[in-house]
Amino acid sequence: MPELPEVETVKETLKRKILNKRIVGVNIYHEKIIEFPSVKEFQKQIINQQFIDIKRRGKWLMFELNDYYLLSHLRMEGKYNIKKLNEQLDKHEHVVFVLDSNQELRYNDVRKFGKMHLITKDDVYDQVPLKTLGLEPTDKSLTVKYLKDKYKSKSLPIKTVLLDQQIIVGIGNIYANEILFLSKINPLKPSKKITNQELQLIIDNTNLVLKSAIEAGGTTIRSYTSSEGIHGRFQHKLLVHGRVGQECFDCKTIIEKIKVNGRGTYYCPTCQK
DNA sequence: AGTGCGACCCGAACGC
DNA sequence: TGCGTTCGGGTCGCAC
Repeated sequence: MPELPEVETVKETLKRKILNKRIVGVNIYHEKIIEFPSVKEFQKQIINQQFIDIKRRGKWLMFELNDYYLLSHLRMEGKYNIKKLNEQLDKHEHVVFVLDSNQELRYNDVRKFGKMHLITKDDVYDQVPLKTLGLEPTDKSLTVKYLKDKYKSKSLPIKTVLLDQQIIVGIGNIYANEILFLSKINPLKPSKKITNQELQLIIDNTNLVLKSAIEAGGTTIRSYTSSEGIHGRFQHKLLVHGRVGQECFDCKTIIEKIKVNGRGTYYCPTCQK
């Protein structure tokens, strides 16, 4: 389940494989993946574009082409594979970019939730979907003051607000649980009541968790297994997510699971009062 | 404006 | 064994 750390890994992996290659064709088998522009325009505009670089903003992959950015959001299960030209199409391959190297870059997504946008380079940051995004966790502007200002009017649970990509990008459900556990904050605590000290903990632990996940994440993107949808070695480092009924590593209290905004939320009732 | 929640999607896990 | 139901994940859009 790609969150920011896995998007980062995909970016680095693909860079080594597709830079400087040219798109000579594109086949779209599930049109809803293409959000902007129309499928027809998308196909027309992307032909003959080369991959110049790959960047990331939040959970969005940014394929830099000659004239456009191809933005790609993997949502829960999107993946990219490089295959030989005309190799048998997998059931879940929905968009295929034919390259000038007799290879194909294929977007595979079991849930069909992923989205792509093709935006001219000049205004990529001024258009949806990037224009509404909040700060990267590593941004120096991510301060207690910034968060205080964003949170002060919100009575929503802190867990819910941590997932709001307009404030901080890159935090998904799993990491929100981990960040709050490390910060010893109850997931249901209203955002406006989070103290300055707690805000600093959230900032520090967001960076800690995401950095650690990036370091652990890389290699096992493909070994998709558990029902929790967790891949990568980071799953073995989870302190609270998915541990309902097991002892808290800190105080031995049994970890509880509740729903917050409809999402599975794990916490230690003793450590996170 | 802030909030709540269904829709999107489908494979795995669960209940019977 | 088989069948139906529930769950999960990120984001959007609609209703209040």
